[in-house]
Amino acid sequence: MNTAASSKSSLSEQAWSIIRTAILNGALGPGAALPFQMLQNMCGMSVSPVREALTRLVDAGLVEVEHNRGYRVTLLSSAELHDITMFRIKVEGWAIEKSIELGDAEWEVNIVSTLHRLGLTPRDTPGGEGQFDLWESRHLEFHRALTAACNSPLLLQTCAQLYDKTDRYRRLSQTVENTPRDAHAEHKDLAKAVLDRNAPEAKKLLAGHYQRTAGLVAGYLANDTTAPAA
Amino acid sequence: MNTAASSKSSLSEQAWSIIRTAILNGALGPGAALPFQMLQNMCGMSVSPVREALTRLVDAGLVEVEHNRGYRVTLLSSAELHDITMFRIKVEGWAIEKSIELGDAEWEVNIVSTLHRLGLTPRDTPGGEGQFDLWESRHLEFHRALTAACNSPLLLQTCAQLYDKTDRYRRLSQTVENTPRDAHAEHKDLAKAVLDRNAPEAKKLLAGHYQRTAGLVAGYLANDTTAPAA
DNA sequence: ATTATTTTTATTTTCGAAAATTGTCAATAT
DNA sequence: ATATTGACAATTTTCGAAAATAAAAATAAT
Repeated sequence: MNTAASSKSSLSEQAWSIIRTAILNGALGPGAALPFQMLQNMCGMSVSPVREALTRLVDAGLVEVEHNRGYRVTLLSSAELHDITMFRIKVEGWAIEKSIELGDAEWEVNIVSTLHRLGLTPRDTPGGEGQFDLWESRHLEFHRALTAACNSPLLLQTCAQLYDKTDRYRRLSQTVENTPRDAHAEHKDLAKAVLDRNAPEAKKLLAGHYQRTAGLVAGYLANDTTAPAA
Repeated sequence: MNTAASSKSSLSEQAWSIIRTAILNGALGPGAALPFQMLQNMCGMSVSPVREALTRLVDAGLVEVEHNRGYRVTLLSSAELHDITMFRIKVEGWAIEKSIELGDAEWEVNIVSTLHRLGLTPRDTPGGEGQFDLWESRHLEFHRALTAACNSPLLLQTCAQLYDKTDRYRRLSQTVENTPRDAHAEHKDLAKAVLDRNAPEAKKLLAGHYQRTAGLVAGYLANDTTAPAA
């Protein structure tokens, strides 16, 4: 028998989740070194599953490795943010376009309901810690709903990866945002354009939505890279 | 990338290269089981580096894993081929468009030279074994040259991944092709459109180029999945 | 004879330690 | 004082075996 709590996933899966979460919520900041001893303590397991988790995080772009010289959390840069944003506008735009073309009634319903649920979830203020995580997951659900009908595993997978890659930047934007723009209004407009099956308008709104966020954060990111932490 | 095992790389890098090559050239066919004992013999090393290599191949989509039930080579399907082709036309088309916008003289020179070198390399007939690998690497160089000036690491990385994912289908097309179309003429036309800075024409030719190949191979792939081999 | 249950075998996953590599720091030489 | 060398320490990478899990075979039961 196993120690309860965990479902039935492998240790490397757990390690992946633990380390990834720590990177995304900033406990392991950009540039932070990731020595094995520390990660093994953190995950409560041996070196093998930790290594496997790191390998996957490298593929996802959250971690970098230099052979025989260890792993470290990937830096953030305004250059990368711009690159990702540009690509994301295109890819997610394609996915939404195809979804508009192929989506059925159930797809529409799911957009409406995920949007509504997102609207009920404040992005910050109360609860402190886990609040943003909750908003994040509902935000993700909404964006997934928009593209869900595109009928392309590859497009969906790429969107998911890009969403992951922008997570840390999105959290920065929350911290930074001095001009409290009405993000939910943007989401509502976007959903409306999609439900109206107006692809060009939807793509335009999506682009604006992302570029606005990117612009805000880019200013905070100074030139190219953030300073290491921890 | 590296076909042969290079001098000072890690064992897991070698394992990755060995297994990946075996999958691409068909020694490990679609659906083939990948037990560790076999892979360890094949690579001449212990379990750890093999595991790491497999993890990376799973991320690349060449291998699939079922927890506690082993790894196997991903199947080919006409559905996946169509999905990849659609996405590739969009992504690579966009990369070419941006390259046309930003490319300088050196970029042009590189297109001309890689095209010429590709033209000198027969795709099959002589030499047998390694011949197609040589053509493959030059073909890759040519396509890389077209998109090289797009100034987006993410786009280039995605193009590279998609090229990798289509490798096995491309080899099938070589085997299958009963109508010996003039592939090199298509490459020349594409290069001309790019050098003329005619983005719409280039994208049109690219789309036709890929769709033709996909159509040919899709017919051979029957319905959805190929039978396992070896 | 067929289904269920236990035992055996084969494979994957994880561990803990050995081997290999890199980084540190003092001692010596220039 | 600066640079070079060599031992030592810290860390990564790899190994080989133990633990855990799934598949197969054999035995028992209906």
